[in-house]
Amino acid sequence: MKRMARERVTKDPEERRQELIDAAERLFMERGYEATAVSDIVQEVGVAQGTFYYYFPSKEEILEAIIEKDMAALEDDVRKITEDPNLDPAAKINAIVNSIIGISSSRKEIMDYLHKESNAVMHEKMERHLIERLVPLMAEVVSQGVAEGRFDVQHPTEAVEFLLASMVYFFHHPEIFADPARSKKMRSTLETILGRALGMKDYGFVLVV
Amino acid sequence: MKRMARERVTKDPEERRQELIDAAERLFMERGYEATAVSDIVQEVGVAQGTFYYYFPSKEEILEAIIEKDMAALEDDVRKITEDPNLDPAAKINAIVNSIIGISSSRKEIMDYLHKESNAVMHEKMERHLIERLVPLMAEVVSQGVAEGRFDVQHPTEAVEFLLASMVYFFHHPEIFADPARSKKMRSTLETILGRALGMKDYGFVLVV
Amino acid sequence: MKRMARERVTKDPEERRQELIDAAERLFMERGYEATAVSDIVQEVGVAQGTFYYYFPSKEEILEAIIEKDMAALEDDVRKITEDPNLDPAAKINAIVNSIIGISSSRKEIMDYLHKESNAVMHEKMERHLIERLVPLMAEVVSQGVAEGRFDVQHPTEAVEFLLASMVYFFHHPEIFADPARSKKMRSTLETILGRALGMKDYGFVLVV
Amino acid sequence: MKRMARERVTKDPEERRQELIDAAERLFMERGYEATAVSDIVQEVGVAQGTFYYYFPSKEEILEAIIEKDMAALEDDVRKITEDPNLDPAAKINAIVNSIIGISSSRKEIMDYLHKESNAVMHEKMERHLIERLVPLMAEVVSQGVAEGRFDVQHPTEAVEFLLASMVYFFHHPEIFADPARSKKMRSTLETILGRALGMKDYGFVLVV
DNA sequence: AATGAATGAGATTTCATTCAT
DNA sequence: AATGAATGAAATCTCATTCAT
Repeated sequence: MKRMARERVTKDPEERRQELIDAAERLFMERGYEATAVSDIVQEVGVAQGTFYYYFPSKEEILEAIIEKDMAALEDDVRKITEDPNLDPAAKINAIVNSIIGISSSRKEIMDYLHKESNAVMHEKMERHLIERLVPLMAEVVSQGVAEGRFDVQHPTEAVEFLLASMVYFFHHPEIFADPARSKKMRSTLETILGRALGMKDYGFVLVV
Repeated sequence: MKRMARERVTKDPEERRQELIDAAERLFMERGYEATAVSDIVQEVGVAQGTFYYYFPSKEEILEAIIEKDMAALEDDVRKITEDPNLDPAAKINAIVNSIIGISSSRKEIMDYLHKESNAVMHEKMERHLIERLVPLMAEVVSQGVAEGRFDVQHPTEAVEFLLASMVYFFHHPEIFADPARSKKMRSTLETILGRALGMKDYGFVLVV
Repeated sequence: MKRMARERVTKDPEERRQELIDAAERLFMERGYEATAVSDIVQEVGVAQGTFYYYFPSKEEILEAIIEKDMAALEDDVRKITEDPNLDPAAKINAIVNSIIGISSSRKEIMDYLHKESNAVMHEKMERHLIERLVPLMAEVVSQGVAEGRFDVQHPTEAVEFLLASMVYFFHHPEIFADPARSKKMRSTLETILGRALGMKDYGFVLVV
Repeated sequence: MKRMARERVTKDPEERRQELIDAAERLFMERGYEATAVSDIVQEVGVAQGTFYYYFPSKEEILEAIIEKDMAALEDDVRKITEDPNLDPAAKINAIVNSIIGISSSRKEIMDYLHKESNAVMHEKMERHLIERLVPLMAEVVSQGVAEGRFDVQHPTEAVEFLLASMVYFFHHPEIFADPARSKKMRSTLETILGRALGMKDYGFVLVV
């Protein structure tokens, strides 16, 4: 009956949408997907509950949007690398792996400051998307490498899938980056395994963790 | 203040506890952890709601119990293998990997009949426990292999961690086993990667998927 | 995930809040705090369970709100009396005591129609709040009376505290007012004790029970 | 089916009963009546859940038993005082008040070490019983005092009721005794009020707080 | 006299979602 | 484009009490 809207701020829809996505991403990472309520998100942005549903049909949908955004950015980076004519297949794989690890380690700061207890739902979704989108791209690079005699791999798609699975492990365990000694061993091990798995004689991968 | 009981069946506590764990495990796999209510579990077993809480202080605690049980069984298998004097390190690793894959594929049947959308929370918990418990055991075997000149690995613990991470992938994706062609390629790829990652000249791993 | 609403009535939040407080207060008095379920309250008001929690974070919080409301009203009455320039200290104390007794006796009707067994939790909370808020006000009046030579009291705060403690007794025992003979004796006794306790030569208190 | 009783210890019923009462009293005071579960009590004593119900028909009943025990002891003390031929009425009242305050202050130690948040239900019950049992005894003493010209009171029963109500206040607020300064003022105030309320010319009460 | 597994009603609370304005 | 009060299903958990042994 009384309907006093508290100073209604209208914004460019795309901007509002981004605000919501950004707030949600931050909260999901800090507290986890399940532990974050829609009401937390709107409060953060300073809009009404209904506004959320004006932009997203459901809470799950904004998670998809977040992941879509992140994965699109990653895929973009990766695609640029695969299409770079100045890089040979090995250098491409090297660069791609560095990109992926980069995301993971950047996650660390925000991730472990609260609830390291994790975020199973978000992780799972990210993993799925990441693998779905990157496997074809990387498999193509590996195939090139095989054709050029640089790699020795029978099933590029499956090989890449395994390697990515290992890498996803970093996503789940950003705490690894907190311990420099451990971090260093992991990097060196990954460099070796990568080279060996791709069947290179001289595995000169250089990772930047 | 209470009404009247409806044919009260008393059992050996250990048996009751098992019934509850078994029912919960089945339901968690079919519908997922979140989607399963405690009321579903007790209905399945045919006891009162309170009985559940007589045995477990919370829903999360029964999940821990399930995982504990499964992981203890797996660790047991693995330990038997590691202690088998008739097996050389390579054979041990081979057998262990087969054990792990075995669990995963057995999971398939029950897992994908509903909600392939899965069970992030349970997976995450399993992965963590599995890696925590198996890494030391396997690292020991790898170290032996290195000492015997069979393997060539700098950081056994980290190498094993990566390999297990790949394997965990099977846990998360039991649907892989549904497609025989894919299944075969995966197996063959894993055999190769495993051998190469451990630095064997002759990687003669034989996996049974 | 939700079903469908059944004629949604929107009201001014302040009004809704009051409806809830009023219903809760009535029920708490009739059945007691513990014996009243949140579901009883919302049913009474005709809103959904969730609506309650939209206004109050917990059942305990609405009890606080009720007491806060009642005590604020009482304090208000008392403050008006203490600030009345036409009354001398004795008249002020007299009026205040009448106010307090007034609340108690009004409580009788609603209180004893069910469960005279009472409402310990609510009583305790009320007592605490009542004493906390009224002691300073009344002590001030007593101090004035002492200064004016009207009262003879060494420790006004403590004296007032004891007198209020006696009065609180009425809160706990509204059944006293049911028996006129008893009621009369109590009144007359209180009038005497009050005058004597404050050290008045001529204790002319007149209470209206 | 399996029924392994864990070393069944049989005791004299009266002793068992006392153990239960003592454990319950301690727990009720430490945590409050509501916050103490029957399972806490039996655990404390080291008997089975069912044993509790062998001795007491309900949780409320053991509370009654506790209060009964405490009040009987108090009544006993008080009765001894009232029947003491060496004491005059004023000395009797003085001694009785000291008894009551003694219980309250002894309560302090156990009471405020945890949850000062109090114990409304228990307090209420105690208050009721205490007043019911002591009013007649004390009213008799006051009447004697009046007959002997020592006191000047119109309605002994009601006067005593008021005084007891004040005293009960100590039961509810054992924290008073924690602050010596406050404690002293309260005592002195009570001594004065007591004398005045009973209409003594020379109110020489001496309380021991 | 004692056990302890089993009961089950019921209470509080959460929160994604809706919808009238 | 935005609001925010209202929804209500459902979930977890508590605990006094019972009863077969």
